[in-house]
Amino acid sequence: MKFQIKVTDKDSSARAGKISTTRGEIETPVFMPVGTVGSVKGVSTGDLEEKINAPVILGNTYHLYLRPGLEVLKEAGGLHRFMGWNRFILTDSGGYQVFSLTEKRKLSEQGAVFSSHIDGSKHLFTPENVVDTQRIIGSDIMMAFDECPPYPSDYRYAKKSMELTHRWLDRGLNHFKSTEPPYANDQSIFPIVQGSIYHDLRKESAEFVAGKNCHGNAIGGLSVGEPVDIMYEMVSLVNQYLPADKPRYLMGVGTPANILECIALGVDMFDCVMPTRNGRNGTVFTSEGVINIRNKQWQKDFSPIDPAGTTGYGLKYSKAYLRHLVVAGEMLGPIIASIHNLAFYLWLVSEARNKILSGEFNLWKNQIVKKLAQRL
RNA sequence: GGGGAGAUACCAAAGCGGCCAACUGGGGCAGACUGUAAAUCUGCUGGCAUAUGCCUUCGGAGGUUCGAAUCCUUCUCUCCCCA
Repeated sequence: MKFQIKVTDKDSSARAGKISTTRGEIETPVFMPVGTVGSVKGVSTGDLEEKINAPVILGNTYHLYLRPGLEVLKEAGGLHRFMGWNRFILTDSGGYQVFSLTEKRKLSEQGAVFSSHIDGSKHLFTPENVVDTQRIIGSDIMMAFDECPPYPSDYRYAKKSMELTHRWLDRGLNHFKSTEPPYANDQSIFPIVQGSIYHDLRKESAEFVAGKNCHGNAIGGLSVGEPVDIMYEMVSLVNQYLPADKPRYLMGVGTPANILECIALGVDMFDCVMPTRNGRNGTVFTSEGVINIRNKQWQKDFSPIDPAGTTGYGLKYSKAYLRHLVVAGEMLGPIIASIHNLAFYLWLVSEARNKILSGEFNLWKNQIVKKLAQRL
């Protein structure tokens, strides 16, 4: 994997770059739609390519391991072939499930034992077998196995957790180096910075991670409930220590405003369930602000979803029609909302890229962030 | 013509003397959602104040009772069965 920075913004830490592998290219900054179980919920791969123009999507090791399972994925020839997607796939390692399924797992030095949320069966995830699983999935970028500690976590817990994640990282990287990609595509692994909201831990973790000299680096454990200013502070701090010539991936973030602010802090890659999950639940992101399309005020508003034309979908359908579909419980409603929101997110990061390239990023960002945060 | 059942808030449907401004579901209105156990979850849904409160409600009218959606009388309407 190569990462090339085209332009670094003069007023901020934002960069416009390009990731290249044998798979193809990803222009950064980039937003990656989340497709946990081999499906970006409600959105076909054709729409991901044509309507959304996403170069990369996420899969989830924990969920794919449980279903369809490794045998199916192996026989299918990997997740790309299984789901009919030729562009990049990044897989999360299951570290987030250590956080979100906290009731159903037990941590030890060795790894995490999960009780399957599907049938209750027990499964051990280790830094090593999580690499193996991601090999079988065939993701272009795999994530190291980590613990995403909850917020708030006290200092002692955060330190212990971070140190465990570091030890797991060393084990995972060793295993990664001693194994080969099973399919034609290259595979990279990204380590993850932890440390909760503690400055010294974040610094220590970022330095530790930076020392591994991987192709890219991730920031985890944020947007788990902490105030947004603290999140920005942590991102800013960590980015001082993560190498500037490698892509930086902020995991799980976030709102359109979060993404622009973190681009300004030097982040290149983002993913979030927000455009799809919130879209399914009636929230629509537009260049004018955030809309709850279920609200009565849109009942007779026949203007396009996003009149600015940020997405084709945003022009094609009216607010009134989308409201009707969502309120009526028609499956097309959540589908249109998801496609539009994803297309909007992809528009947002590509516009950010254009502004970085033309030297107008900071000005543009400060103007648009205010709009995007508005509720209409 | 004979016999029976029933009328409760936007709809459906509980309640059958005080704990009822009235269970529950739907609908309606709003909110939450950040590396997806989520096409999910939460709140409100008679009026006014909006903590405790006050006022008008359970087909209409009248009555019994300290007290009625709940008991009695009567009227109106609906449904079912038999001829």
